[in-house]
Amino acid sequence: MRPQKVLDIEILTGLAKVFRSKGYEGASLKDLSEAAGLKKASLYHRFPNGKQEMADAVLNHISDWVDENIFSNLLDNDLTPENRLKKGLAGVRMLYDGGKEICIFRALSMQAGIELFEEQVKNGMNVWITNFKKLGLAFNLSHDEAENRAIQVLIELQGSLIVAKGLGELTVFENTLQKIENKYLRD
Amino acid sequence: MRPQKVLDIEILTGLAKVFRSKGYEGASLKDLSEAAGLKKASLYHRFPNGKQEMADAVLNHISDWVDENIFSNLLDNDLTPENRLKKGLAGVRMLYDGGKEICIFRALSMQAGIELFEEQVKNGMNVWITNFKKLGLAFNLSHDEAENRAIQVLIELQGSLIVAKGLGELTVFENTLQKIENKYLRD
DNA sequence: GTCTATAGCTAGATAGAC
DNA sequence: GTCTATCTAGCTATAGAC
Repeated sequence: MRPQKVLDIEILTGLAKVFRSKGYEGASLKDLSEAAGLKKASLYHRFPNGKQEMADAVLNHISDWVDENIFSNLLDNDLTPENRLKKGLAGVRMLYDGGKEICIFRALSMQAGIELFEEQVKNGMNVWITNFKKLGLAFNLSHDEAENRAIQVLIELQGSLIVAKGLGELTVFENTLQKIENKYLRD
Repeated sequence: MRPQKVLDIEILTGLAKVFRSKGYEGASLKDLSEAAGLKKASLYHRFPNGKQEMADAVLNHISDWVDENIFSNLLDNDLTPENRLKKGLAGVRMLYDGGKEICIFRALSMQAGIELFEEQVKNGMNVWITNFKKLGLAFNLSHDEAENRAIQVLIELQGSLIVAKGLGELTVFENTLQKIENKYLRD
C-alpha cells in the first residue's frame, strides 16, 4: 500500500476546526477536504460513511483528548483536591483556547444535528457532571452539593464561552474559570 | 392589490421557529416557506433580499418583543425593584418557553453567520447587560457590582439553556431563573 | 491511498402567468 | 400577492485512472 499522505491526527485536527466554526450543515465537503489537506475523494476513502462519520470521528477524538487532559486530572488520587482542580481547569482552558474556541457539542447539536448527535451530547454532558461531582466529593461536599455545583460549573463554562465570543471579550471566560476555582477553594 | 394571504406576524413566527431550531444554514427555503405558509416565490415577494432579509426581520421582531416584554419591565419606575425583577424574569421564561427554545442569537451566530450577524449579536448582548445593570443599580448595587452581576445573569441564562437542552432537563433552566431572582433579593 | 472527473441532487433565487 | 415552472450554483457522494 502507498503511505498515507496525511496522518490521521492531522486530518482530525483539520476537520475539527471546520466543524467547530461552521457547525455540521455549515461545513461543506470542500471546506473539510481543504482543512484536512486531502481531496474529497480521498476523504471518502478514509471515511466511507461520509460527513457523518467524519463528525463522529472528530467527536471521539476530542472526547479522548478531554479524558486524558481534563478528567484524568480531576480524578487523580495522587494529587490534592486543589491540584486536581487547577490541572483540570488548565485542561479546560486549553480545550477552548482561552475562550476563542467553541464547544464542539454545541456546534454539532444545532441544525439537522438535533437528532443526529442528541445522544452523544447528553452522554458527554453527563460525564462532565459525573467527574466534577467526584471532585466536589473530594472537597468534602455532600452528594447534593457536589452534584449541584458540577451542574453549575457546566452552565457557567458554556455560558461564558457564548458571552465571551459574543462580546469579543476573552476575559469573560477567564474570569469564569477563576470564579469556579475560587468557589471550590473557599468552602 | 390582492389581500395578503398570511399576516406578517404569522410569517415571522413561522420563520423564527425554523431559524431557532435549525440555524441559518440549516434552514432551507423549503423549510421556511412551509413554516411561513407561503410558497417560495411568495416569500421572495415579501423579502426581496432573500434568506438574509428573513433572518434580519426575525431578529428585529424578537428584539421588539424583548423590549416590550422584558426590558420595559426591568426599567419600569412605577414598580419596586423586586417587581421589576420578577416581571422581567417572567418575560425571559416566556421568551425561551421554559427552556424548550433556544436563543435566536446563538442559532444565527453559528456557521456562515459568524460574520453575518456578529454586530447584531454583540449589540444585543450589550443591551441585555445595560438593562440588567440598571436593575442592579435600582437594588443599590455599586456600578461595578451591578455590571458584573448583569454579565453573570447573561452567562447563567445562556449556559442553563444549553445544559437544559442537552440533558433534556427543563428544571435546569427553571432553577437558574430562581437562583438569579434569589441572588438579587438577598442583597 | 490519492487523484481527476462527474453523477445526481437540492440549495437559493427568478420569470412570468394569473 | 400568490402561484407553477425553471435556472444556476453548490452540495454530497461515487467511478475509475494512477
